Amino acid sequence: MNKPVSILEIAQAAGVSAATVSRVFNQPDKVRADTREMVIALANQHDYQPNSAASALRTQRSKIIGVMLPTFGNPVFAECLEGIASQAAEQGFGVMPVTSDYDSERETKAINRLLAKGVDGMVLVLRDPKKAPGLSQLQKQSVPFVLAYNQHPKYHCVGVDGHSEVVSVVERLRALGHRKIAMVSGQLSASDRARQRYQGYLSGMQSANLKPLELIEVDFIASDMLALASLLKQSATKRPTALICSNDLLAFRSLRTATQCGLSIPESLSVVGFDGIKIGQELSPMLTTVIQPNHDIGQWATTLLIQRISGHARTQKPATHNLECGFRLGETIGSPPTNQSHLARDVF
Amino acid sequence: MNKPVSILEIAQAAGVSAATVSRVFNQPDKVRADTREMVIALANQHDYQPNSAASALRTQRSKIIGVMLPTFGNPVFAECLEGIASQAAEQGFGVMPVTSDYDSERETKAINRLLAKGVDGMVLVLRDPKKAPGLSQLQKQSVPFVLAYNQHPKYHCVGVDGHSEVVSVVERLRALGHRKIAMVSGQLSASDRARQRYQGYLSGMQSANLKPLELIEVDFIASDMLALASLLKQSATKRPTALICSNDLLAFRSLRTATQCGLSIPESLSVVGFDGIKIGQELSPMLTTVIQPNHDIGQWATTLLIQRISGHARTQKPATHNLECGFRLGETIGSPPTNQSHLARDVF
DNA sequence: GCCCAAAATGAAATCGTTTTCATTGAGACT
DNA sequence: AGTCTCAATGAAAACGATTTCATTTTGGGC
Repeated sequence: MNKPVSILEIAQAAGVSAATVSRVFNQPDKVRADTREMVIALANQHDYQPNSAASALRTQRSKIIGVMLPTFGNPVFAECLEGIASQAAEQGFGVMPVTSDYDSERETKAINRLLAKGVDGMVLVLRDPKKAPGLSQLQKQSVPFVLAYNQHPKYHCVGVDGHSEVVSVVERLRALGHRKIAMVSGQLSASDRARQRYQGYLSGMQSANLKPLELIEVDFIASDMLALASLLKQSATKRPTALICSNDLLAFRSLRTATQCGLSIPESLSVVGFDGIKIGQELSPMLTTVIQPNHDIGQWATTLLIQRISGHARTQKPATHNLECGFRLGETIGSPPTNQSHLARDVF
Repeated sequence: MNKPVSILEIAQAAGVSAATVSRVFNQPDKVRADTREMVIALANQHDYQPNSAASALRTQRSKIIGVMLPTFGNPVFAECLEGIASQAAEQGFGVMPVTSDYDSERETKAINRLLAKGVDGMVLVLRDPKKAPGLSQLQKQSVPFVLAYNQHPKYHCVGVDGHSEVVSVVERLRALGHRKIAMVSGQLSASDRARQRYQGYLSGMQSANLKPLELIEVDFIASDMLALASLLKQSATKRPTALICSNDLLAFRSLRTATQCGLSIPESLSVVGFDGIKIGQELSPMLTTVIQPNHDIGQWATTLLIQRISGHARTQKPATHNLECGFRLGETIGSPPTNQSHLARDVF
């Protein structure tokens, strides 16, 4: 109904040219103070909003950044998106998120959708940066991007050092007396993060002079925790006394599985997560976990990306920024059962 | 570096005019089959992507829909966003989400940000549609919008009938023998949904011939569950035997509070949530809750919105679409403690 | 009061599509 | 064969901002 007012009408109302009005908004110091104020007043009065499409067309900048995440359903990424969106808004950018559902093919499609929308750059959480066909497209079109949570020497990355975090989790558990520590993970092939954490488990166990147990790998989508259940149903002598879960969602499932197997937490089994999603601290028992700075990761990635978009750092070399993690000492870990601890020592 | 190819280059390569190339993509039946295929082949070969800004400028359609949610952190909205985004993508739209953090002022700002980006329409989750100053702006500019989760006779809404859902929760609890059923809610003033659910509680109690207990209203942001804690610490005779929580997050907190007060779930206290967020079924005890079709709400709202944007239903009268809820019979409800149930009956 | 550099402003081209309107061409009908 | 209609195409005008380049104004120094 109501047509939005254009820069021309403001210009006419103010008795200046469109160029001047444009400058008022884009290079305010290039216009005399009094005219500037007049124009601004008029613009407000008429609710003038520069037409974003026109501006994007002329400047070749949409002021939109694309975001690709595995899913919004995992609070880790939701928190990260929050960080991205707030930082972007801060700098006048909008955000356009898409999800890939941990699927390689959909990743490529999603990236192309973003490209088609003309985003100025992207923050990406990839399944695996080593085999992401979509990236070549980005490089060809020289669209800047920053990876979040992923690690790759050739790209700009923001994340955490999952390896060393898991190492210290192992240390903590060791200090409590645990020796039979197992790791529960989603499919290693599905994520470089999972692999990094698993590597951390392995080195951690080695440094602690403990024998790593076989990885308990569960299909992340289906909720078959059968492997874990059968393991936990073994005699107290044989089953692990602590589980390190590759992420918090998995930790919740593991807790439930353990409870269903009749184990009490943390008396019979200690469980540690990884991610630090907020809901974990609202539960009983409160989940013990490594806290990733999800919000900050998003924020940093965005800041970096916008720098690159703005050309401030066009020549900047790829670098990996690992942010500090926290640790939430919840209620899901404790000393291992004493009898078992004895036996375990003998066995080892 | 690499400049993207324009429609003109494709036109030249194909030996046709730009108009024809444009038609190939927008009105394919208006161009002869053989030329169409040639153009398509050439376009693919050159990775041609129509410039979205130019297209938006000319057509006055960005093919972007704005979304405003209270937060991404609550899985309810994350799931909803997933529904919105997938449906939008399906129809060639992108999605631009912003968060308001349950704050009225930020709602207005967020809406204006979306407006400035030139979205074609919006899906909004408002604090309270009755006092949302941002809406007038939308109407003035005749930007179509659809409300999700909110209820308002003058606008297009997609949500659930929270009132009747809570009524049936009360019925269920009553059937189990509960008589002292209390409701836990966030600030009523902060959301029309909370009010609707509370009204449902009141009517449900009335129909069940029970005396409603005083509402336990907790500040949603701060985690002070003190009021609830002191209530639950009362003698078994006085405290409620069941809690209906206005949302799942609150239910988790309530469960934790109850546990900390030494109550066992569900033997000493039954707890029901509202939302049906997925994580609730991964926990022990599994949360009993009303399942909202969050994904579908987003999807429907988007479908409706796009219809309106496309003008198919420009004249359509505002209508409220309430989708069906499910119910998850988890492990957090049971019969009330028998002694208490006796006493309660006497008291009443 | 005059000159000159610097600052402020304007005219017009441009970004890449879409769409209107005109034109061409091909087939149908008499 | 001569029209007439309709389908297919092209030329050119938008869409609304930004930006280059030219022009005018300003103000400072003498």
